[in-house]
Amino acid sequence: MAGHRLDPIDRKILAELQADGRMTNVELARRVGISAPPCLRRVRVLEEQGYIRGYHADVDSRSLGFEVQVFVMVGLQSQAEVDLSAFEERCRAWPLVRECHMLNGEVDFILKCVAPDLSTFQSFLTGDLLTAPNVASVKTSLVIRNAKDDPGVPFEVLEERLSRSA
Amino acid sequence: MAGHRLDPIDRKILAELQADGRMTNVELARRVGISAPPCLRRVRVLEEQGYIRGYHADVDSRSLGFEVQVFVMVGLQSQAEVDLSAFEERCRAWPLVRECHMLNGEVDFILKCVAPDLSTFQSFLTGDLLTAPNVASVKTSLVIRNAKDDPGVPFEVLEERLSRSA
DNA sequence: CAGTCTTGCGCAATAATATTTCAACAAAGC
DNA sequence: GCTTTGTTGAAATATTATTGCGCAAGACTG
Repeated sequence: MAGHRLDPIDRKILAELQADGRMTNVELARRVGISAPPCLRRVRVLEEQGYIRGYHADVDSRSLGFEVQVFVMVGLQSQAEVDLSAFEERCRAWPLVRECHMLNGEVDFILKCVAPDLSTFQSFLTGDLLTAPNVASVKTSLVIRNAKDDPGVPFEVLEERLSRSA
Repeated sequence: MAGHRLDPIDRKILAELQADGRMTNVELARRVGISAPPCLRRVRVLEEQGYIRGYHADVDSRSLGFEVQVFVMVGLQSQAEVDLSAFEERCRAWPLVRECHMLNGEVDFILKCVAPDLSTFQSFLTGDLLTAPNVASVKTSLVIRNAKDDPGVPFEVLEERLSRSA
């Protein structure tokens, strides 16, 4: 596996699949300028080496009845690694919590949550999150609207950066 | 178009494609228990009606050299709609900003940003964000690690809720 | 500098999948 | 009871995915 440095074709493949993950391999090959078989081989390698973690349909949460989206800032009492991990494990088990990121600074974690309505979120908040062990402070912010929600990384920035260092 | 209420098969399709957006239609049909043609038709309808916004490869940002992930809390001086929109438009133009959500409470916006390294982010912060018009306060939080990063919505919650209301 | 060795390409062939067509069927309304 | 409406699945066809293989370009060796 020579796959430790991506060439421009690999990066183009990643950019295209990030933009449209269901593109056929034939179309992808056409766009990146090689024939289908080597294109598919490259995709497989990118998947195996972890550049591509998976593929997901981007479902519209509001259409599905998830009207509420909330960011939650959580502070813990103990920041010992065991306690941090315990809290993370708890977050993984809560389906309403979609993302959980550990932060620097005064707040220990930020969670992105979804819920069908406010009362569902409230009962999660008071029944699960606030009563979880080691939770010291919780501050919630309702999302009013989403101005931007782009997936992944900006390949434009990557290309620009590479062309400067070349 | 009867497509204003999803039946259990539609929901299963959405759940499966959220989990694996590149699944073949044959496999998808097998999993949801119908044959391929009606399955494909349902997927097309779900796409046209906006239940499925698109498909994206989940690329590993760290492998691609984006080492830094930051949440940024932004407060504006004026919350007039024109000024809110102007700020949102600015965010859409910044490639390092991947998400921009308007919040209730004291903070007006939360941004999720990525960057190749800290200095790139710093120069975006001081050169673009802090100097943008109408920006009153900015607070940044570096992401130490990601404990959970699930896409979309928890279909388990949806199904549970529907079975209760049935 | 030949001679390999490696790496990756693309053509061609085959397997699998997507997509269209169409006839049959079930539920809702008159 | 009989259209109407909507959806299904089998069959046929068009596309696509995948494999196998020969070939060419650059890199390492003797």
